[in-house]
Amino acid sequence: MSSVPIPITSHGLQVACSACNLRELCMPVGLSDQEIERVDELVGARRKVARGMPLYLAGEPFQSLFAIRTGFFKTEVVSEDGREQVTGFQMAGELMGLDGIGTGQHNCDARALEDSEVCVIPFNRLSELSREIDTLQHHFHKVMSREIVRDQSVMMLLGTMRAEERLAAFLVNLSQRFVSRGYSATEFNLRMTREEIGSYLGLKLETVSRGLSRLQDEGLLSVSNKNIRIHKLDDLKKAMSPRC
Amino acid sequence: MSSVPIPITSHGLQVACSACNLRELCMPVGLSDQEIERVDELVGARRKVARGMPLYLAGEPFQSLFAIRTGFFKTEVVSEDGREQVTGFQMAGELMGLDGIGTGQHNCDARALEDSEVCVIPFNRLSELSREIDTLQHHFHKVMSREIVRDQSVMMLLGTMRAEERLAAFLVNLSQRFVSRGYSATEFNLRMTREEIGSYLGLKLETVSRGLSRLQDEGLLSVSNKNIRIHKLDDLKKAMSPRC
DNA sequence: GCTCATTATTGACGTCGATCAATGCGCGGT
DNA sequence: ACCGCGCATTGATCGACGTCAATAATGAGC
Repeated sequence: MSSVPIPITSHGLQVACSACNLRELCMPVGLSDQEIERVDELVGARRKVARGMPLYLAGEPFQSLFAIRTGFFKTEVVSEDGREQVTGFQMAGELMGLDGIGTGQHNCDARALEDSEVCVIPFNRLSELSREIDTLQHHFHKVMSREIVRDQSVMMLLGTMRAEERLAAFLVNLSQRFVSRGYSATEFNLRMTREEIGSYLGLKLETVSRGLSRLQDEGLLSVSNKNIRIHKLDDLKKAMSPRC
Repeated sequence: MSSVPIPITSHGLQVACSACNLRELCMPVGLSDQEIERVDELVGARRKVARGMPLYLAGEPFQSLFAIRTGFFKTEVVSEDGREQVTGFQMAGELMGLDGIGTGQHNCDARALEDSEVCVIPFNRLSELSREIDTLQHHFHKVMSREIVRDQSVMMLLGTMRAEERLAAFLVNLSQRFVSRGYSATEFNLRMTREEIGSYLGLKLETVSRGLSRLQDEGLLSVSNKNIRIHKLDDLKKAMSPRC
């Protein structure tokens, strides 16, 4: 397989939104059959992105949103003076690209952390359709709003939490998102490096490593490289709060 | 005047959106006269909020967005364990409440830092109207997207910058926003306390105070309590980057 | 105009996380 | 299957920011 991301045009073999098992995650519920058909047409293409490759880069013209079908991504902002900040990790069913609407250009890099596949959602078609289907419009507004709320909770994390608290919060968040996708809450593989975790949490990679070792020493979990086994999820949640 | 925020119903004396001097800031350009008339009807009421009083509180049902006509606000998230994080400072022409759309409840407190007045924009009416006027729809999407981008740049600040860099970035940002409202870029009054600045920047109030003193010692600006006079705006911008 | 609580400044000291460094290991790629 | 580099772990030291504390200045409210 080529390592260059190539747009794949729609073909019969692909799963339509109406039959997609991620439907509850990225599409509104309560659409009529007729409306669902129109949403099916909205998703024009699929696109595979190999591990390490960008889905889009900051500065590229914004045209589409992307819904993750399979795989795992990170989004990353690079400032003028070269500082890098991972702004999020995205998994199946989540939407990427919302930050490009405002300026017409993508504001961050989106890069696959494992071989992935996304649905391409042309934004102007989404706009048109959401003018006609108010359930879709409202759903889209909710998704954007939730992204704002998510960002605010990251601000809270970065602004007020200690290193170990940030790590606990990060792992609990991952755990919950895996659960809602039908995976184990207590065992999963990290797709990102310690450095990427550190960038997201405002820490250096050594601090991330030390923090994980510490949580292991405390018996809350086991770490073996990228594999995480949470033994005491409740205590891990408590570790998000001060002095525990 | 009562110190309790009371909804004020619309009356003839009020400035319509079509005649509002903040129009370029909160409304789309390029509407037809007819469309502008309909937008005028969208803003049902004005509301005065006295200094220190909440415009809304986290947990309250979300029904409307608010556009600031005059005054100054802060938004603040309080976590379950009692931690407080100022997520932003808002001034005239800026929109508040977007974070409430996702859950139907406000996600943060919005509090006036000085006596203020806002336009109340019922969200369901905005939704309806934006289904009919696509310029309005697109403008609204842009505003939400820009909020996401703004939050991401705060994440960058909190995740990668040193105390003095954060302060410089904060002041430069304020400066730019004052300029675009026709005020001086180099002299303005802070409406918030050192503690509120600290909460926003992920610092303690003493560190904020020390940082301001340091920028003053370096000759970049003068501080006298809430009054800021920037002497070397260019150098202040440079102070946002490392090793300067 | 006065008063007092709030806000701001500054100093001394402690601590958490960054930095520098060395070693080991795992896994992706051929 | 093997190779080699990227990734992870751990230790020692340093420094930036937090904490604690004392004082000063401001301005909001009476």
